[in-house]
Amino acid sequence: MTDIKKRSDCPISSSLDIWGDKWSLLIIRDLMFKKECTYGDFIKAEEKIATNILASRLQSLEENALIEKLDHPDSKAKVLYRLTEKGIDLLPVMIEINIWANKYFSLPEDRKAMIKEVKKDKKKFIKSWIKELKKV
Amino acid sequence: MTDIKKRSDCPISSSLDIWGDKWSLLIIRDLMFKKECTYGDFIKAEEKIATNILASRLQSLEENALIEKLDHPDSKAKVLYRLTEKGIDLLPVMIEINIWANKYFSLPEDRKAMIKEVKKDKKKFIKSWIKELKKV
DNA sequence: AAAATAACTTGCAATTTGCAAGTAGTTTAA
DNA sequence: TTAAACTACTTGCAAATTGCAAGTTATTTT
Repeated sequence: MTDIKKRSDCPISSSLDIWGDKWSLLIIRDLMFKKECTYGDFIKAEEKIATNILASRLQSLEENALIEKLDHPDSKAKVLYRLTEKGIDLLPVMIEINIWANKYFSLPEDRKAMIKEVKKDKKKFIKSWIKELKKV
Repeated sequence: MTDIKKRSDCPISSSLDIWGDKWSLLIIRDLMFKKECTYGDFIKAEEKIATNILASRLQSLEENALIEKLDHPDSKAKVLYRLTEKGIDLLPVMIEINIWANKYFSLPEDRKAMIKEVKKDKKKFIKSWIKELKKV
């Protein structure tokens, strides 16, 4: 199902082999911003991922230990997805992409505001966000 | 030829729409490390990109102004590719990916050494590297 | 107990990737 | 000075991936 073909030992290449497809980083983004998502939450996202692609990406991200499944406290029919530490550690990457995009695209206001915050004290921002994501 | 379909206004999504495929970031990596590359240099890279894919990615990266073509000083048969400022600005993203990968993969020694350097003073490292890349 | 939700699966078409074999202009070696 | 080699591509086709629409199964709600 999922391919663990490493193209080389280069860290960029190895990383892309895991989350360098068209959708994985958007799934991770959702989890960074919302902390926990159900399958339906991902489906609702603006980019309109197809259900089969979502299922396959969730599986591969789980296999690669970037995300984990949790029982939903309210319902057996629902599943909660969450970032693992390995996934949370992608926050600095995510932030740098935001900063880059902020320079070359026009962003939604809430993101602009976030980047402004980041720029005040990047380390502090990351630290407190990670803390938030790790809260049970 | 190249698709400029923006899936949404999200900065992560917009960024991925430009360089979020399997190969673009590896091309950018080569240019970050070697400053200038010919078509043949890219072909020589460890990951073995197919010639047609390389041509199409180079074209789309150029269309999106991340890279530019230059005449080769020694030969009319050769072409030099180089990062634009927009491309160079991806250095922080590249570095954070390296740092992430350093935690979760085993890297080649030269990259490990680089990351060690980065960690001493990230801002300084980035600044001096950018300066190097911008040198004519 | 029937209808609606939630999380997927399945089948197939469209797009993208990958391979192998060109091609056209340029440079090198005999 | 000309043929072989090099450089940067292009082309054609097969294989893999993505995307769409329509299921399916297990809850949960009405």
